[in-house]
Amino acid sequence: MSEHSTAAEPSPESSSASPPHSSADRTRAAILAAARDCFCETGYDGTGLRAIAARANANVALIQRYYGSKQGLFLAAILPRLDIGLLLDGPMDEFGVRVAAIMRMKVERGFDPMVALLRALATPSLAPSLATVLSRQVIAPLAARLEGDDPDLRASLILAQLAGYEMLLRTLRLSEITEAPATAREAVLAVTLQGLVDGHLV
Amino acid sequence: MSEHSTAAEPSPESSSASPPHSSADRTRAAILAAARDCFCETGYDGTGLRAIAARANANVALIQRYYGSKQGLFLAAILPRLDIGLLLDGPMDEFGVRVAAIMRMKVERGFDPMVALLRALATPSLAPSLATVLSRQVIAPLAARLEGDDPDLRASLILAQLAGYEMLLRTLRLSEITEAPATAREAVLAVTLQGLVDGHLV
DNA sequence: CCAAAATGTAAATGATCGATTACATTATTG
DNA sequence: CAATAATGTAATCGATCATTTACATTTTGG
Repeated sequence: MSEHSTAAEPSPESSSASPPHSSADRTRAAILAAARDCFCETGYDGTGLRAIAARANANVALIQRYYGSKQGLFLAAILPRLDIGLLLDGPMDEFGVRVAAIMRMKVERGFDPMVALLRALATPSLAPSLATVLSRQVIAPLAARLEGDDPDLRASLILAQLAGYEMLLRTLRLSEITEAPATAREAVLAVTLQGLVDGHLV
Repeated sequence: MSEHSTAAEPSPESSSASPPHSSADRTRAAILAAARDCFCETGYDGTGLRAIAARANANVALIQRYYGSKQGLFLAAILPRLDIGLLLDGPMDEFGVRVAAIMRMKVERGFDPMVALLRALATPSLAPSLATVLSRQVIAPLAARLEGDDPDLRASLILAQLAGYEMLLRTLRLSEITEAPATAREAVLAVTLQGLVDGHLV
């Protein structure tokens, strides 16, 4: 008993079906959802465990018990739901319009793990964990679909474009972006991303 | 005398010539230089006033007296030295190679206000100040040099590309970027930026 | 030369945060 | 129905931070 013993992670990470039954499973899910929303809205550093607990109608100590640390909660809330495959599902000459449309939809119906992740790239304390995950789950699959030279570098720059766009749109709230019509925003983002895919290498 | 009275800003913002004479001017300059380096190396939130004071061989209270607040120090250290004109000085069909070369040089010889600014775009507390400054000093001049539709939006996306690149390179330290040869990094960044300038609008 | 301002230093304040501890309540089960 | 674990709550700790206050030292000007 000297250890905090059991608890922690019995739930089989409900793939999608079974609604959680036990009270603990429900609060665990509520914490995860609240964490996703908070991290997406206010970033990693700007989100306190108290804010997450309040939104989840839970308690700070419960978060610590279930997820060990703030960083553990972030990784548990974001990583299993990245769905990078959706961005690559289709011909690459439609990558720009596809990704731009996905990014718009993600925000329209509640916040999304991808947006939360893009905002978290600016947090130094998360860098070691996120760098390896991004390399394997984002950069590598994207680079595999790129033709031309330096696919890894160009895939990284595509990610940089998306991350910078979200940063300027949500953190900085640059008026040139926020006050533009949503259709123009989506169109220009689509053309820009497609240009990065097509390459223009010498 | 009830107010903290005088002091503060007598120095005529030494354009470049006169080496500062009074002891206060020397410590003011040392604080500014230390702040530039610290903010560039560890970002705005990651830099404490104690660290800046230590590097400047000064004291925390002196920073507050001379610059009012941490945010005031950041703006005083970064804004007057942005030098966006350098990026636009030349034909726009060489924008990519020119900016990529400038960014490399800036880092080679000590850190630069531009790099510190790009990193600070992720800091919410600085957003109001930085958004207006960026609109006037970066987005607007750049957009004026862009041909085609939506110049403001495209200029914002060019800034987003640069900011995301610096974020992935310095904060996240993404291996696909850090481990690439410097020449390849510079070349791909140049081509990418030039593609954003050229537009590819439908 | 000496008051008075300028400059520099040290210590404390108040707030926030992640994490921990100790305790209360509820559910499970033998 | 107890007894035991699971779950939830409240209070606290220790650290860090920007900022302020109070005080000491140096420089300056009359």
